[in-house]
Amino acid sequence: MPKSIQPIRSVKGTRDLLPPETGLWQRVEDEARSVFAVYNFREIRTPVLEPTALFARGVGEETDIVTKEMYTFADRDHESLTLRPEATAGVVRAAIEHSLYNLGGIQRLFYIGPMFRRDRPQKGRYRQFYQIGAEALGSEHPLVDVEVLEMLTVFLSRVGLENVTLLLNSVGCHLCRPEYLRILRRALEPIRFQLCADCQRRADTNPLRVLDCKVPEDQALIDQLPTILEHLGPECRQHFDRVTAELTDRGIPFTIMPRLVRGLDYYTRTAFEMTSGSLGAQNALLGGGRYDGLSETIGGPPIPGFGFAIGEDRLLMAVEEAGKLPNPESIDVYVAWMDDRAFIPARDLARSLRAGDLSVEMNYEPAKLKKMLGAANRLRARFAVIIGESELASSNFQVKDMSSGEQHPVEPDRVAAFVREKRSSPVQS
RNA sequence: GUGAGCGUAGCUCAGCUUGGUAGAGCGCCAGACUGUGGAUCUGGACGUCGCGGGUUCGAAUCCCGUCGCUCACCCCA
Repeated sequence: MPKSIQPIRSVKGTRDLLPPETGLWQRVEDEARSVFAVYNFREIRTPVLEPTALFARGVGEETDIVTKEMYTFADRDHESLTLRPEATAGVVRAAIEHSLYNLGGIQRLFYIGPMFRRDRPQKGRYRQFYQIGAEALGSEHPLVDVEVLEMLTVFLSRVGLENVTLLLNSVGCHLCRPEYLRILRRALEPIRFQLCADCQRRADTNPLRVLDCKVPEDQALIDQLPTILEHLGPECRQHFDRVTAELTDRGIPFTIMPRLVRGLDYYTRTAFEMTSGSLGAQNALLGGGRYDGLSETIGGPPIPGFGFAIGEDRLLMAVEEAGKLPNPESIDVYVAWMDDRAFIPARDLARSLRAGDLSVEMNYEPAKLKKMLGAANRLRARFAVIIGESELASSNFQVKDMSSGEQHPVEPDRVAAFVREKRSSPVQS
């Protein structure tokens, strides 16, 4: 390779996911699909590219996501387009566009895919990152919230994560939140200059975020501030109480965090987050909540909704650390043939094993048995089929179990059945 | 957008303070073992020391610049 040309590299904040890691990603996604299916969530695939206005209006003009993190550009016809920074707005847009609200009942949708935000990359944060999310549209019933939270806990335990904390809050609705914001602003006025520089700024720009401050010196003062939970309207209060009561009944542990706020404007009532250690500073594994007014803000009819997004990149970090989910990187059979006369029987065997849904690799050139068994070992093949002179003479291939070392002569037509039978019996590793 | 740390073999890293022939472990290839892998031993391949400039007889090492990566702030998944 000529050194004078510098190799092209992946864009900052994006990365290649390679095997064997992709095997683990597939396992996690398979679990998500199977758990979501049981709760009758079906897949939706929306475009990565959306009109910029969708996010400006849906997510909120003043949010950090919209003001400084979006990949926005003018299309050739000058229409402003944006790479989606999150998927909920797009899902709701699609629900409106296809009149899903006319189908009746609750529309339960899930998605898996890449999102884009132009942050400075760091641990657990990338400019192209992946989210697994779900949205339940068409009901404001608190049991919807609980059912989705239950589904999340089932999913997380399926991928081997046990110690995840559910942090819960209610952020009120369009009726009670403005009133609370006035109260909060009034409470901040006398103490703001005793707070950290960031909080002084937040007091103006986004007072709710002051509640989220992590500076130790500020905590005592912040603890004195009124919480939104104390100022919920009667309907929001009732909704929240039903959610917490039902979670308790179902044995789903949670911690009420009166100071938990979300960064997207569309959230109403239930807001939640699940955090996990081992993720560094970005410890939010997933987040979500209710967004009963979102549809209207993007021009649709009232469609109440509840949903979440899991940071798949972060989820995988946690799953790898927990080490409970086996990574399935292995093949069933390595076909090892030794001289040219063995090639055709070997090739035919590989074809028929593959037709029978077994994963097979073979050598393309005659090679020493030792070398091929070494290859089989490296590929973590469960069996090696040896085809050499004596096997051709006896019309029986040697099938070697790579974990035990045992070896049996097997007729060519019976190899698949032999492998399948021994594979399904419990193996010691 | 701000700050700090780090760029040496495919991977993990030592060497840099005090300038003098580029190293280790793992992995890879081959052999010991001509049809039996994982262990052991022996040998081998692989580097413009991120890039550019400066100082110097001489730079991986010192200086300047630049690019990249990482972590943190901010924000969020």
